[in-house]
Amino acid sequence: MAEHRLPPVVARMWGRETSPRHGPRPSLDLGRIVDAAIRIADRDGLEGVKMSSVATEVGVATMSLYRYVGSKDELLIVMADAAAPEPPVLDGRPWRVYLTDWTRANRDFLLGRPWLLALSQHTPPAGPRSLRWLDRALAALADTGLGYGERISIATTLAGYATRQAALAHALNRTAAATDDSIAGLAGYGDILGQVLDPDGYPELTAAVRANAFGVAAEWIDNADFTFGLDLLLDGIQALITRGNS
Amino acid sequence: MAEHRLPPVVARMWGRETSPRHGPRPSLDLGRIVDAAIRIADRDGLEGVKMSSVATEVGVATMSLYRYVGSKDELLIVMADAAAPEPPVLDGRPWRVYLTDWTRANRDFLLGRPWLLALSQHTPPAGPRSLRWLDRALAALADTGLGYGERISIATTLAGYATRQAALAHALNRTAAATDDSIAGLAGYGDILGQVLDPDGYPELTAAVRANAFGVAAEWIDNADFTFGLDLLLDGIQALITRGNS
DNA sequence: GATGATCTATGTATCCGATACAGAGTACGA
DNA sequence: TCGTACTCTGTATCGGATACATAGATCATC
Repeated sequence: MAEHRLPPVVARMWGRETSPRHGPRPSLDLGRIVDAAIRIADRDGLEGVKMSSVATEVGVATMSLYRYVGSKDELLIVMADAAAPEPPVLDGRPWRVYLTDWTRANRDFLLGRPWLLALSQHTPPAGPRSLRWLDRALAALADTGLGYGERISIATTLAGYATRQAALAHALNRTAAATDDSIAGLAGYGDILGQVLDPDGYPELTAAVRANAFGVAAEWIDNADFTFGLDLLLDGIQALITRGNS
Repeated sequence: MAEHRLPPVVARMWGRETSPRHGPRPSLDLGRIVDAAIRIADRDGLEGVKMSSVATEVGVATMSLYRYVGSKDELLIVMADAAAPEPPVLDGRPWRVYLTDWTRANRDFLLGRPWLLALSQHTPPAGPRSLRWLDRALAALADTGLGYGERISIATTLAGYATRQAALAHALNRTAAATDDSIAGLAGYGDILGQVLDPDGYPELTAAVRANAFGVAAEWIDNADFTFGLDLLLDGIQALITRGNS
């Protein structure tokens, strides 16, 4: 099996740096930097994260950071992993219960840190935290009789669902803010659509808007809608398991 | 019902600009600009899209663009909508067949234009193209007995699935490229994981890697894996419909 | 315990890209 | 025939990432 070189970022995330024998002892470590960056992102959003602001937060000169990360992009990638919490503990609950919890927890931390959404696109999960999430999901499905490939697909799909759901909620909030209207996101959204749609080109959508489907859905997003789609997925998984074991 | 002001970008996407009575006739229109920007993105990726490069492509001065878009961000939003193709035609096929097609087509154009993935986060769909996709999905579900809210949720979920799937495929390709290995993305990914994981912290994942779950899945991504997850969703939807009509 | 190789931390300099602003030209309405 | 409202463009600024070079610290080795 050919050895693949570890991308430098990945090595750093796992602390696999070859520690040097010479020179002054480093005065910080990647963790401190990443924490500072996360703190800033939480406070000011991703735009607030500049090499200079992070450096100030840590208390060093801007260029010092480059001793620990290869570039700003690298920093962002490491942040994306470090900002995730630990996955829910696996305590023998049935897979469906655990995965529901898992998916919801996944969405929830994305809601709390919307800037993560912008980062999720960059790399496949390869940090300690993300992989722990993956590992737990695989474990939850261990005695379903499903193969690894299937289990991985399921975990990916659920994580994707959580991401999407969070992204949607966040996007709606943004529009609400942009329109600087106090009206709830979805209602405003429906309202905007109503102004713009022509009934011929968009018959069904127009009908939906007229039926106030968006207005009604306004509070859905948080709970019912999430559960709704999730249950679709879980039902599908359930069916798969049953099929496989019959 | 309170009137919500249309965000300027939205107005522009729908050509709702108030055309001025005075002054020289505009020498271009938003469409030309957006097309140029898309051409550049296709060729050089999103990083290649600079106000200056777009201006050059169109053949005007950089600052001229600002007469048509309020900012670069606005341009990106409009691009995101314009870059989508038309949804598959609705020709009376059963909903499941159509939505399968719809979702696949959705994923496919994202695969062809990976830069769209980075933009999807910015706004909820409010452009003519995106909304046509939504409209068609709603229409496909018209005689299932489902309400508008449910249909919208379904469409959203499926679109999210397509996005996620495309993002995953793309991310894997990126890692493959970054490792500058000729090995297929997923295999290389599994390989990397193998180097980094400790079996105690990640028991299931380690097992999966050892079982070469990622290596085996290498070609999956394109077909089987996609269909797999999609069928989970569709099965769930099917169940919902049956339940509702009983 | 001196010396040089190897590191770290930092300051300065550059480069790039978005956009504010101001001026010059143009078409329509009166 | 103006004046006004608009378009196009060049120049200027500003913010932010990062290359590069310097100064000081530490350890290995003799």
